Amino acid sequence: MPISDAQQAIWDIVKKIPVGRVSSYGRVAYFAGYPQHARMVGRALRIAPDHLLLPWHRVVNAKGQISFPVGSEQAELQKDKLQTEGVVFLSGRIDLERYAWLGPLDSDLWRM
DNA sequence: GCACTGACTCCCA
DNA sequence: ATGGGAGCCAGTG
Repeated sequence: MPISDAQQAIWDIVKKIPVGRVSSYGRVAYFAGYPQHARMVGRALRIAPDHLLLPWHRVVNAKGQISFPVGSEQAELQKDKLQTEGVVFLSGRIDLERYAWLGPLDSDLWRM
């Protein structure tokens, strides 16, 4: 399996994350068919061409935190985008119990 | 080819 | 809650 296929698979999964929901690098890797390859997701997103219009901001780490240095321009941008979609941050973290996307088969129902 | 670096995770002290 | 260390592997120099 060429690496380009893995990147494509990852991008496809990310595109499926619904507005207002989030997923983690590890979960995206898992759904894309590459379990144990969270770092690969980070790389794939970093090199993703802009024209794909990926909702990259909906991917956070397993702790529900943004993986950019706090205060960095990128971290602020991601946080803004998420808050605009209604995602709430509590002391720098997202409540994954409430906002985590459960995968391609998730019914997209809002849990509360 | 070797060493180092991450948009990571898990596990354990 | 928090920090350190190991496993991970494609890029980069």
